[in-house]
Amino acid sequence: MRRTNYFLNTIRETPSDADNISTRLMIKSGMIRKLASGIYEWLPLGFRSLKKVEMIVRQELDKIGGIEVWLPVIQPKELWLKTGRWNVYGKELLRIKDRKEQEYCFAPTAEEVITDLVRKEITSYRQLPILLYQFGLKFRDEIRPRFGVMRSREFYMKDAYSFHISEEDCLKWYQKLYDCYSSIFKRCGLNFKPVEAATGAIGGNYSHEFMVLADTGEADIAFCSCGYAANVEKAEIKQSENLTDPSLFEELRDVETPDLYTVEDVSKFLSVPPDRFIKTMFYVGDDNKVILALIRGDHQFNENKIMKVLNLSLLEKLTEDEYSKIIGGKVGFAGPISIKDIAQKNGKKIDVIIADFHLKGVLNGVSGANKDDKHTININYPRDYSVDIWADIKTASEGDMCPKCGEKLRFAKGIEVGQIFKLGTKYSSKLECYYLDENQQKKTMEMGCYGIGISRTVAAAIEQHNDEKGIIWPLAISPFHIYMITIETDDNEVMKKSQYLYDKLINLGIEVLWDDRDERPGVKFNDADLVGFPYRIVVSQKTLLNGEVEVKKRNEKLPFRIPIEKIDDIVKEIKSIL
RNA sequence: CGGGGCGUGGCUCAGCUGGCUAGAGCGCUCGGUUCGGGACCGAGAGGUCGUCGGUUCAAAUCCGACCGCCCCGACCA
Repeated sequence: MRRTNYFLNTIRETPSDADNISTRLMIKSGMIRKLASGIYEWLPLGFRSLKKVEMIVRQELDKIGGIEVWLPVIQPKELWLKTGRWNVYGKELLRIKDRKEQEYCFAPTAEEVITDLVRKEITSYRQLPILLYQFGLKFRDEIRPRFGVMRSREFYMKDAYSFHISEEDCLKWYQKLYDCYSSIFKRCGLNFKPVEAATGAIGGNYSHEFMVLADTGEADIAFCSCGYAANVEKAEIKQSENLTDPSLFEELRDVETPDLYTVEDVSKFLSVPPDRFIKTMFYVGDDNKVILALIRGDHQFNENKIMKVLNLSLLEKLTEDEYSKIIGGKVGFAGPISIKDIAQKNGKKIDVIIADFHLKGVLNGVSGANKDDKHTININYPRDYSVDIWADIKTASEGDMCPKCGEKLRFAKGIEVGQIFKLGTKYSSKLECYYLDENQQKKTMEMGCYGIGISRTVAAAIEQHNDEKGIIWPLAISPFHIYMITIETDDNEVMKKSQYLYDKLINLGIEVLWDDRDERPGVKFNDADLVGFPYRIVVSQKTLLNGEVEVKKRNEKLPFRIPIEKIDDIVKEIKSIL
């Protein structure tokens, strides 16, 4: 493509609202423009990259037997009511009405539609397993969109769903998808890591996220040299705390802490470090069970872990109102001592007290006194309070030990570009997605679902591959392979040679953007660096003196020259990488 | 949803204690000189100053409402 005939505007000034590297570069290099909050236009350069990622994903899925379909983005309320998600999904689900006042939603995902389709079309074990996938727009009305197309409201996604006669078969395919995803991101030229992911409300142990490693990522990953890697939302911790020595226990005492209830404030006020605090949190789980969770003051609750330990599908913070009623006082002063009795006295019930195992190592701890504006000091287990369940319920952080090998966990930031999930029968049972087995028995299908954020993958690649001048594309997903610059566009000979070279490359199947503009060389060089194609070729009077052209790789410092007829070597090199 | 900020040519922004024809840089068009790392000179095109209402002799400027955009927060007592 000749630049003079193409639609590409690079811009010098950075838009004021671009909040991360990839967004800045995508806007400056003319890949995307913002139309509204979390909604972007993809211009030719960006679109080419998007299509390349899409093609890689398609090829790899086809290899393992995936079959492509195309599903509606406007989906009827009815289906979402059946799975219960119309009410559960919240404001993220964009709801719309047609002229007849019928309600629909704009697809944030497609489990409902695909399961309904399979229910109607697939009825025999002979037709299973099947892996269906599609590419499509998704809309999730995020609270606060940010980071350009990495966390936009409208985005382009590949979603795949598999259906099976058994859990074993589903797991077999789960592994296939895992391997497939690894191939995909490898082909895209990304430095990534598959990590164990939290399964949240769906439960089960099988979900992995594929993380592109980048400091600007939103996700925190815990990993270990032994190979263990997990999202911190999920990461387990090796349990190691021993009980403290009772001979060191000091006398229990209440102290005044007027209007101070955060760990930070009380810690300062009493000059006791946060790691000697017992933080309390009330939750409500399934069947309105009241749960009191205890954790060390310097740690963070991990609700996923609590749900898993207690086998819950719901877990919410108790309302402040209920909290007050239970302890009969102000919010912020609850503590573990005799808390169940206090609740009972107030006509309430605490069903279970769950505590993080690190609390066993807290000597002479501090917590709320269950009295307004008072904290209790020198709290010790088991002398002063009881616990129903000890478990690992803290979010993994610096200093924690790997659950597999006991070494210290390390941490990194990542951008989640894909996730795979064993769903079980969550959707198939609610939507009555059954099949007949060889004994004429009606059975519920086992399902898996697998997503890749295509638009996010493009941004993640840039986030990971750039320098102060611009993007450094991995060849496989670069919009073009070569940025060709002609210096003296008013020199007929130079233009003729350039045209010759351009035609030759195009005929060999190489994608070339030819900068044939009447611009100063510096402008063209800077654009070449900014758009970041892997190869830059310069044709000029100087290079042609020896019948040569200049070649520079974007990821190398120095250019070199080759005879114009030797361009086939570059072509070969490109093809060998692709 | 709470707090803060912003809305002025395509982009980045100045002007805003009311006052003359609304500015700069970048980009764009035309002419000329330049030409291997974002040149220079000259001439242009392009704005109902987010929208609606109010105050005033006079509003981009003050007031109000609304709309839009951005940032922080909205689990961890």
